[in-house]
Amino acid sequence: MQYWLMKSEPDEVSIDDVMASPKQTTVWFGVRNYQARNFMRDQMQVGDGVLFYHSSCPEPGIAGLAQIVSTPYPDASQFDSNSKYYDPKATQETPRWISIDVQGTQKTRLLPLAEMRTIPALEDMVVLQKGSRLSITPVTAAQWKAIVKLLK
DNA sequence: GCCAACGTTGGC
DNA sequence: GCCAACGTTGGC
Repeated sequence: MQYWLMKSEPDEVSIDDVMASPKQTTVWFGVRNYQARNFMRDQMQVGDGVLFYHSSCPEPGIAGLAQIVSTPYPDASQFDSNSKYYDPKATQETPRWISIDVQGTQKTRLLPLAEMRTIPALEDMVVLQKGSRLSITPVTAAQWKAIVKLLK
């Protein structure tokens, strides 16, 4: 059991979108970074906890809690020449990118990035490190616990 | 829109 | 395999 922070642009998929989906479940697609992909492929397990983070928006921060509800499978958008996520080098035989299903468990108050930076228990969070851009980053159990407490 | 930081590409 | 050039991310 591990914990993750996953970034989504609310213009694309917000926590409200996830909670409004059937079974509150959404397909996580479009990851085009190898490190993030490898986390999905090699480490994520069904049941892992997810901090749902809104990025590239007026108020970036954690907007909800979620969990991983599938094992990895090929990301369909890599094969779709009409998709902005199309990857001409990917083939059905040797897919390069993967998806995973994420189920929203709770929309929370927004925990803004600016507030996260003021909390000593969170100072080592990967997402808060200078230059950190990864869309999927690991979260420790202690960090998860501290955040859940803040969101109550 | 700016720009720092990081990732990827491709010539050599 | 190096590294310059370019592209992307994402907060501000």
